[in-house]
Amino acid sequence: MTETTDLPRAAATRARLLDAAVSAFAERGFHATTTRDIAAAAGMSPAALYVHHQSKEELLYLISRSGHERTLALVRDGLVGSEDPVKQLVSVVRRFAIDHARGHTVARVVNYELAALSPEHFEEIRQIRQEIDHEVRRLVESGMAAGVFQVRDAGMTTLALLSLGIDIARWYRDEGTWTPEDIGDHYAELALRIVGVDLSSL
Amino acid sequence: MTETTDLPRAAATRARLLDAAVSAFAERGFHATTTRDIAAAAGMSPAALYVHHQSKEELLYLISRSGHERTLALVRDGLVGSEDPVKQLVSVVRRFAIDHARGHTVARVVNYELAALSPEHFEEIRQIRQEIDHEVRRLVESGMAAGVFQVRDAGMTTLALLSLGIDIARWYRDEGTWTPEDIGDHYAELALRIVGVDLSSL
DNA sequence: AACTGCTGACTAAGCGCTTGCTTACTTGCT
DNA sequence: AGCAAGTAAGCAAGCGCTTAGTCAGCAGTT
Repeated sequence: MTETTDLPRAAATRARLLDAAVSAFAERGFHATTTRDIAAAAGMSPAALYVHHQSKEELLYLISRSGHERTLALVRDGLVGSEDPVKQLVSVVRRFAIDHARGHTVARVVNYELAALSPEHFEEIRQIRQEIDHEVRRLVESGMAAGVFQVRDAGMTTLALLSLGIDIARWYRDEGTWTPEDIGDHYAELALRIVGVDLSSL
Repeated sequence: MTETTDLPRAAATRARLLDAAVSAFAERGFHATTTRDIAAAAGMSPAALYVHHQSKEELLYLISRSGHERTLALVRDGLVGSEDPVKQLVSVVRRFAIDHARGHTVARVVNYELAALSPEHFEEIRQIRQEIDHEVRRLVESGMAAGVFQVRDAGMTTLALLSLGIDIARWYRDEGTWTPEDIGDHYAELALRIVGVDLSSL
């Protein structure tokens, strides 16, 4: 029995198909991408896609799930390094921005193709998004409670912080002058301004 | 000859088709929308669409063009009320945010379906977007020159301001608790923080 | 070392359906 | 009577996905 161990060859092919799907979905969108496009980009016949995946939508779901789980983990990683809300905010926003710039292809699929998921898959993804929102909201509220963030509305501020980060996936181009790290640093400063931290005190 | 005067009936039908297209494109995306969807939503047969428009893509182009022109005009209107960069920024961001919230359906099509335009149409739209960017950039630079905006990078700040406004189209829901005006006020304040205006001085 | 039977990876061909759009025609207002 | 507005029917192309099969590699027998 070789069921349990993922055979290297099959795993590699699955990964190639997923990579091809990410590129195609990011560039043209889910509905404008054909299964023939994906298979051709992976160097295979259209039928091969169905050897490794149940449907075109399953590809989107797998991409979307791993992308969202990655972002959630990245946000949580940014929180554990310190107890100081200011440092946490800088760390979270910086990571979030860098990841959305460097991985803008995946991030585009993750954030702009949600409507193409099946209702069941969408619901699962929606919950991960909610957890991400929740982590950032808690951070904002802890900074407010500690008196270091001067914020009028925690919900609106949380939304604005996430919104800025997500929208990087829309506008970022590899040919641009800013590196993902430049953007991360800049956005961390913007975040501090947004939450009303006095920058001269740093 | 009745060529010059747009006959009321035809004009009304054209508008109904455009409205139906906006709703459908915003909800499902351009490629997931069929001409039958649009025609049915406008209460007509599929063929009627082609009495009034050349193609499905033409509908997207007309929506995109008028939407972009509207946004450009709105930004320019926000600039003429005052010579003070602070007041101009508040006015521009407030209008921009309110319009993207209230008109989130159009704004979604305008900002997220650009890839579905023909190359020629895309180029035309891209130029309008560039003009919008340019107006905001000039505003940021004028505030820097006047010494009232404390900004490290004019380009990044311009991008962040526009980014926040555009992303409203993605997350705004009619069922939410905030009105477009609430969002406009909040975003105007966020904009002032982003450009480093001391809020206690207002 | 040769043979046999089996399995997982992959494909050629194509099915049933939907798509954007057209054609030939009818309707109803002026 | 004439013409713009609108439709029923359908065409060619392309879609997601399936079917039936090929083929390389490998374990077990001889």
